[in-house]
Amino acid sequence: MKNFKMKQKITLKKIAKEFDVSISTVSKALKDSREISKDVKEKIQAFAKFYHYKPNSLALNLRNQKTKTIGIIIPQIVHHFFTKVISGIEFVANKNGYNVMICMSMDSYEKEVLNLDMLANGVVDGIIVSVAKETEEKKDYAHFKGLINNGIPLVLFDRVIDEIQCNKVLTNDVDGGYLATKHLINIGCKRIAILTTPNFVTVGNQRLEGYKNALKNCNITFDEDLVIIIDEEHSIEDQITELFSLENPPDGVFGVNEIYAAICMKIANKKGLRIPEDISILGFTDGLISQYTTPSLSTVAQHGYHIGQKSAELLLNEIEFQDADYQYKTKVIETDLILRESTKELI
Amino acid sequence: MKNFKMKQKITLKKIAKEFDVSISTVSKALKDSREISKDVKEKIQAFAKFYHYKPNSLALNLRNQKTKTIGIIIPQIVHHFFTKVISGIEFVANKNGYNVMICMSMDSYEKEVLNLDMLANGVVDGIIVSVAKETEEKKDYAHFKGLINNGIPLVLFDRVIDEIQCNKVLTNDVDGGYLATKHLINIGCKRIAILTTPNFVTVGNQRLEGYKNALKNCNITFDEDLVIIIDEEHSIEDQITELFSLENPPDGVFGVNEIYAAICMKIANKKGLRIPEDISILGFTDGLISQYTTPSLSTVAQHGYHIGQKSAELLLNEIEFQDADYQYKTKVIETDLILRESTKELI
DNA sequence: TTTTTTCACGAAAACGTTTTCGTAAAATGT
DNA sequence: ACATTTTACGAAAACGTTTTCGTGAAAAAA
Repeated sequence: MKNFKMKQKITLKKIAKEFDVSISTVSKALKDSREISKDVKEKIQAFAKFYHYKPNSLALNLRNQKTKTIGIIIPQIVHHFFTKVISGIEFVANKNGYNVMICMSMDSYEKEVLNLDMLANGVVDGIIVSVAKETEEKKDYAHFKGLINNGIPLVLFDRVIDEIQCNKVLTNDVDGGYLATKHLINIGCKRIAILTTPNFVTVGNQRLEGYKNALKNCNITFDEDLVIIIDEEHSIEDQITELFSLENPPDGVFGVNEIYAAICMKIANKKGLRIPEDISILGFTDGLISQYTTPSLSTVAQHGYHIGQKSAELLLNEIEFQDADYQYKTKVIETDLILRESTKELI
Repeated sequence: MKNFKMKQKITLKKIAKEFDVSISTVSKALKDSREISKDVKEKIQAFAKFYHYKPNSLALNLRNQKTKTIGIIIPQIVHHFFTKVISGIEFVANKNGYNVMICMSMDSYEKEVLNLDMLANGVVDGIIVSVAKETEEKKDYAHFKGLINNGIPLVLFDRVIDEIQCNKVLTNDVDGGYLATKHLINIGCKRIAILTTPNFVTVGNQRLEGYKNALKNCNITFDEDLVIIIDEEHSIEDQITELFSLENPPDGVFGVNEIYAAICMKIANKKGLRIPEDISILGFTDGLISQYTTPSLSTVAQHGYHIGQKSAELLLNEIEFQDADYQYKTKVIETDLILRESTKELI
């Protein structure tokens, strides 16, 4: 049963009444102001300590016009990469006395707008976002522009928008795609397929670009048949399976994310192909899956934690430097190749 | 460069000045109060709409003494189960006009206390937490008791504390452990090992209890050698590997989480054992890993999303029913067996 | 015409804090 | 003894909102 005789929150007013002084005196006493005499300070401080007085956050927020909180909007929380980013943000935020409020857009434009409006309305001092797929598709960025016009610090990460002027932190996806493809070439793959996202997803697009660059760089002709654009509305398995019914099937596959690569591996396994002897597979994002598949997946590490840290640093910087000639920065985080068992050894 | 000529936030006061009326009139006009004449209301509403007036959240929070926000404290966000729970909480919260503030305790007692204090200080209307390992180990629950004494609604989920009087949502871990073990027995396993956590982790402990119950129930003698208590400070691989050097090695393994099961599978694979012909492996928590291992992992599904939903429902109920004789509830969420490829077929 | 009711609005308190400014009284200086 | 400074505190504004209560004028009822 609920304890209905709970002790009421202690406030300055109550302490003031207790000692028959004014609220201002209490406030100053607790701040150890030397405007207040020693004995008054001492008894007020002792009393406050005894009753665990803590200034009410809501009142402070209103007074200071800031909340010491930063908002995050991510498409999905059920993604290893995003949880890593959040961890990085949290770490930096906490270190600087900030808290974190997380919202999910569920990749929906509408929810993104709603969340942004809510956060912008005084709830947080600044916002970090990775934009929803639907927003990328619609190309409607008015809500972000409004935010910036209102002077609310914004950092975009991973899925960023070129035309929005703000701080950005992004993965070098082109380079990552290049790195991955180049490695497959180096270990001797001749026909390299790519499993990628629809082209409005910027990160997938850029990894594809890196893939193309690597092919060109090595004088391998680009083959449209080897590019599978996954439509997540339908069975991913079926779409990937088509690769293997090609008359000239691939001997290397680059999946622009962990899931595609993992699914591809399961299919290859089922087809009786040996990995990596018959086919090498490389993923993107060093998530949990990659480590535990058999064979374990080679992948391009994206350093989500670092991206989170950097995003938070940029944001806090902007928040605390309310300077007229503040310069926006774009920080590019490089990727790294993590080689495991799903790719052949480099000879 | 930062736009220093940003439009200032529009407030009631500014609108009042614009039309030379009082703040109260504006407030009422915007609420469409019939105390205000039609034409005054219309022009004020039009003006407010044009300038996108939105009541300042901070002011509302202070006035209403509530924030329409619920706090979550989880040990780690980089866990599929917790992200599922969060998604479930978010869904219910949003549906009811609440927002969500997420904190991580990193399984540290100190961070948990810090986070709790922060959230309790007016920042949120209620709190949902899964307690940190370190807190479970220390058995120091004063911070939770303090919270309840202050009348702040609290819901514990998954890792709950018996002696704390509050709403609780938990997985039927004993039953889950029983289910898993019983299934291994049913498919013919004779020597079933369990990979579990140190005993202060309540959920691991309970899954172990279910394991023991199943053995007893089937008249299989409990063998201490088949219980591996994983110490995560050291190599998990090494500890699991010991199982296979037993003179009488297991033909079935139950891992109390996905990771242990997945690692066990990799080791068994490496030892040349066929899965599930030579050894069946069963995990706990239906995370991402289980689906993508080869063979895919049979597992006990924990329904994190549902746990999240239920937790949020209980919390919102308590928040909005500030009733003297409120009755705390404990909701037990049942588990389900998900059979994939890592366990033999039932004959 | 007088009384009562309705209308349309404003003043002020409340939420809890911080901070600027004002001012009696005490202490110091001349 | 008088002027000045310091001490130690209180009043009030500010943050932005909602809501209760009061009130003068107009409208309706008597």
